[in-house]
Amino acid sequence: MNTEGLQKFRVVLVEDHPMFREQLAQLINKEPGMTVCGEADNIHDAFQLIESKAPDIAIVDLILKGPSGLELIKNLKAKEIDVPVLVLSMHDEALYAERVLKAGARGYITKNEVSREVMTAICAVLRGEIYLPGRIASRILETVALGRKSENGVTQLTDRELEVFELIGHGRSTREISNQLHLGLSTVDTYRARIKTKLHLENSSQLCHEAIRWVSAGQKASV
Amino acid sequence: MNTEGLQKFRVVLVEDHPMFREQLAQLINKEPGMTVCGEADNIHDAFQLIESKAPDIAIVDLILKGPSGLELIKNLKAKEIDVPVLVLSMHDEALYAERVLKAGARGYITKNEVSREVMTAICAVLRGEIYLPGRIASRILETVALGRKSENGVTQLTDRELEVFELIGHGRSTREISNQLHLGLSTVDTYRARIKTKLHLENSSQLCHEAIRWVSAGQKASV
DNA sequence: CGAGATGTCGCGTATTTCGCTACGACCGAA
DNA sequence: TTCGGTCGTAGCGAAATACGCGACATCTCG
Repeated sequence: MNTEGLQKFRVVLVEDHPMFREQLAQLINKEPGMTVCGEADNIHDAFQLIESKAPDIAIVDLILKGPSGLELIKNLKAKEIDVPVLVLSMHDEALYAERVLKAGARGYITKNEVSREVMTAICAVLRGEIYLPGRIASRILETVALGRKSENGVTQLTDRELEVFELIGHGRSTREISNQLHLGLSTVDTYRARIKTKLHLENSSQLCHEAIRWVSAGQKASV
Repeated sequence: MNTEGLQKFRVVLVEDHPMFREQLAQLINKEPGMTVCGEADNIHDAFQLIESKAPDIAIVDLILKGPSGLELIKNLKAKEIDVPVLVLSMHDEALYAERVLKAGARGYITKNEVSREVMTAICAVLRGEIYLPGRIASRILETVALGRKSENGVTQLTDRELEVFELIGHGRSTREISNQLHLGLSTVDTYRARIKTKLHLENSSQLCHEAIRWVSAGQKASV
């Protein structure tokens, strides 16, 4: 990265893990062309920080103590505060990446990357690009290429599918659902399959996982 | 810490999160009296490393890619390799602290501490003390004082069962778990069955449900 | 009208679950 | 020391489920 004299890129960190935040800060401050201009560990502080400092980029952890980073991104967008956001997540799943991108983030990386990768992502986003690790990008592009108009994850489920999804989230088995909804077993099975496709889930464990998170998140898309 | 000339304490790091490991390494190497003499990201490498280097202390993450750090501690004890272990965990739960201490660890801290706290813990363990953050220590003592009541249900799970339970909570399938833990498929299956019995669960949907609730509750407890 | 989305279902095979059995190691009580 | 219990590990067979396919009738909207 070109240091070009005095103009340093200013970075805000939003991460509730103190040690991880320190590490990120060091990593960034070590870089000649960048400097950390603020840190926060919850979306409230983060919002004010970003509003007042107007940084060149915000690096946001998806899972914070209170509302998730996704909320922060949405809030920023709602208030038309236009700062590029790079999301740092623990989840290596396309579903999350897709959600944050739709919410307006400009990049998504997981915490399992080495620092070099993180720096690559930061630079890409600063350059105005959208950054995604290849494996996740391809998983998303796959369904996009299949000609799907994209809605926000769960919202693209049909009524029936959503109904089934929620029952799964309540711990019901396929059989129980078919009884409760007076459907054939195979019908419920079909819905499960379609939900998995739409949400980029690979097997029934993940389906179960997502459904439960969705339900316990109180039907709000707070990841 | 007293640098006393040439004698530096030698530290081995076992942590599968690359960035976190880097951060720890820096933290330790920055300290005059300490040096990192080896790093590993799985218990297999870790074991060999500790055996060959015989460090003054090992800092071990509880959750690794394969078998958990708890296994490592048990293995070391079984082979009578006597190195003090400080466990670094994501869980702020007395339950885990209790288990690792029983397995032979000399300290337990969570990743939510700031570096200063981590350094304090390292020094305490090097001095031969057992280190626990106050809030966890008191919680353990509390249950001991109240004469061992099985509050949680989850407390009755054995180490292995708990490990499997958590992986289920992370959306892993039985097959994935058996690979990750290097166990037979049927073994994981047995654990699932035993967990279901102990927790009064009827089928795998409910098992999945409970596991996920447990895991996400554990992450929230990291205040 | 026609294409696509939706609700419904079946089938055959692959995979998983479930209940049962087993066995050595260890541990504590008798 | 022996006995009973728990723990970690694992296999087996039957039943259930998941999964990938296809099917067909509505319905909707351009």
